[in-house]
Amino acid sequence: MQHSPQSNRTKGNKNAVLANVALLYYGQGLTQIEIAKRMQVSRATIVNMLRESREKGIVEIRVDGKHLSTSNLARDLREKFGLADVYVALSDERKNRSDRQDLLAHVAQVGAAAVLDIAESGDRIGVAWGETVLALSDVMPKAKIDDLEICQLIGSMTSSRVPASENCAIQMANKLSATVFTLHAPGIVATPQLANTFRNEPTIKAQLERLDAIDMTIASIGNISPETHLADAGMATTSEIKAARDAGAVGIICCRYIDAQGAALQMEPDARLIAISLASLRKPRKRLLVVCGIDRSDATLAALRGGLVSHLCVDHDLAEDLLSR
Amino acid sequence: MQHSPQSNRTKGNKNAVLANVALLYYGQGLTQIEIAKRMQVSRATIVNMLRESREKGIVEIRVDGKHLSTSNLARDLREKFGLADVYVALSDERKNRSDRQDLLAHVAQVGAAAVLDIAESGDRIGVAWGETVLALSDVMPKAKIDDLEICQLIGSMTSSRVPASENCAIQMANKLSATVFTLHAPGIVATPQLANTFRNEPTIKAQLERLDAIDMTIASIGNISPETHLADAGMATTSEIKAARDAGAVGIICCRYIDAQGAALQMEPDARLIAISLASLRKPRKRLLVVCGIDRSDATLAALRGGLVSHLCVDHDLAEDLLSR
DNA sequence: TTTCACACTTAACATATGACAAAATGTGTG
DNA sequence: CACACATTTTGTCATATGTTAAGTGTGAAA
Repeated sequence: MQHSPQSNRTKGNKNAVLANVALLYYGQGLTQIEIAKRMQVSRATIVNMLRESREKGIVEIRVDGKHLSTSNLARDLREKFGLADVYVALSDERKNRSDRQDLLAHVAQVGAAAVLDIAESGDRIGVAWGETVLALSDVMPKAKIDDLEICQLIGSMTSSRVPASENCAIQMANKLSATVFTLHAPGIVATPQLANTFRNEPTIKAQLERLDAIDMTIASIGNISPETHLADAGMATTSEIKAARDAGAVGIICCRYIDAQGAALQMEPDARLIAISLASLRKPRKRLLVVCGIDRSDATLAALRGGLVSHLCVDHDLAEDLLSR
Repeated sequence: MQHSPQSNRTKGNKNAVLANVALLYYGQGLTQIEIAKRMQVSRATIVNMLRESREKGIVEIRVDGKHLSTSNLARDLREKFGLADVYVALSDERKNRSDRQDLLAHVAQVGAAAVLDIAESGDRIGVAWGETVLALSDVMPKAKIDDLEICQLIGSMTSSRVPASENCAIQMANKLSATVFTLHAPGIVATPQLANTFRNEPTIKAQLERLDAIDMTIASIGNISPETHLADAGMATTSEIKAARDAGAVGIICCRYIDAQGAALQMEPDARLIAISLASLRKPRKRLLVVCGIDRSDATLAALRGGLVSHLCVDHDLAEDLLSR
């Protein structure tokens, strides 16, 4: 659409005013009434400006992630599993715990803070897919870390819960002003032969090779249960999931089944996936796993045993459960 | 003081809890009452926790500086003076403008946001001294920019308004997690000979040489008037100041007098200073000048003419005045 | 043991905030 | 000019917030 010079002008000014109002409110601690008087507008306008500033990301409220890894629970987990760092979401002291959505939202927040704490300038970061990772990238604040590269770890997929998997990597890249490398391929294809064809396609091949030299990964892990949304995604049929469980699968990470020791399970649809391999997933120096819910305990434990994790982000209950194992 | 292991434990937990509460409040948008219920504490405790989080810097509210340079005023100034970027504090539309303290606070906020916008990973930043720079470093949010070096541009001084000049550089370094290089010398000494002795002292000499290779400077500029606090600082007597003005000085930057063209004025106490030279002050690629108050117009204009500025941060009124010159 | 310091709780209050609806004010278009 | 459209103002309201004061419990020190 076309803007008149006039409209560009006022638009340019507008953000500047928003930023100034935000500084007066959040920085100086003036009240909305004081700011309204200064700016000669109504308080309602100030309210709207502040909301707009937050929505546009002109103001950003951030929590320093390093404090999230200082709880006893975090320390104990770090020691028990030899992890580099553990971030625990301490949300709920009540008997009747909050529902999964609340928990997920909070763990995602903690995870986002953890990412900011872990990521360093120049890192190449691989981002997986899933409702947890999407929630995390949703709440990731805008931040400026120089020379970041974001790579998509798994080809495209959709499920009922997560509309677009590429969104995870893309959104993360946007938030971090990073270069993004997407996998221009489906996550799962009809036959192993077709998968090979895809993998050898030059641009996809280049992307997959890039995944062998990443500094950090961001992933979650799923359960092997019929309710998993993996079925919705077309990743597996209910019977395939059952077969996987019978074969010893206790978790699924980056679409790869793992057994209780965190070892790869070569079974359907492994050969039909266009995604990072489990072996490559163990390589990066910083491997962040974000998990929420005590029912993911077995799966998480497997990932820990399998060397798939260096940095862990979990909720309080799951943390306690892992400690008791 | 000694803490028992117990107290260390709870202390370690405390920051973690604070961070979690902050995430729930600022991140998730829960009300204090909801959080209080979750955490099984009173709302008053949540209020206190949130305040403590802010005070400790566990939560940080930041304004994206790039929006501050998008106003028409900023654009016009940028074009008129060929500057890389101009940040304008648009505070007050009223007839009776706010007092100098309000203005200074706001310009300092804008300046801090500007610094975060301008500074890049790996930069060596020189920090001057003055009430403006101190106010700026006071409100600078905690930020993590990799491999930053902060260098003190002027030796130690004190004035009634600015208790400790080193604080500027040190505080800035703390906020930015940077390595700090202070000048272990007075800013002004009794005789030129003594100044030379100091300048040739190995550690001081090394520091001064370091100042010849900096990427960015942060400074303000002062007026030549008897009320200036430079007199208080022992930098000059009232008569010396008058002499400087008679000699054509219109401003003072990093303790160096400049004339209307921004050229150096070789006069007392120039030879007795232990501080960066005007010539070196022109070298860095990014030279941020933060000024507040329409009465600084002449001085600011001189600095602009003298090539001492690449990035400017001023208040609205000063901006308009500069444009009309 | 008492005493003290400290952190938390409860309760109450004044104020700030966010949300809303209706009226007013511009602004550009046909 | 009239019109639609967007933005702002005004006024009102329920709610959220910050602050204070007084009471409670706990642990550490004397």
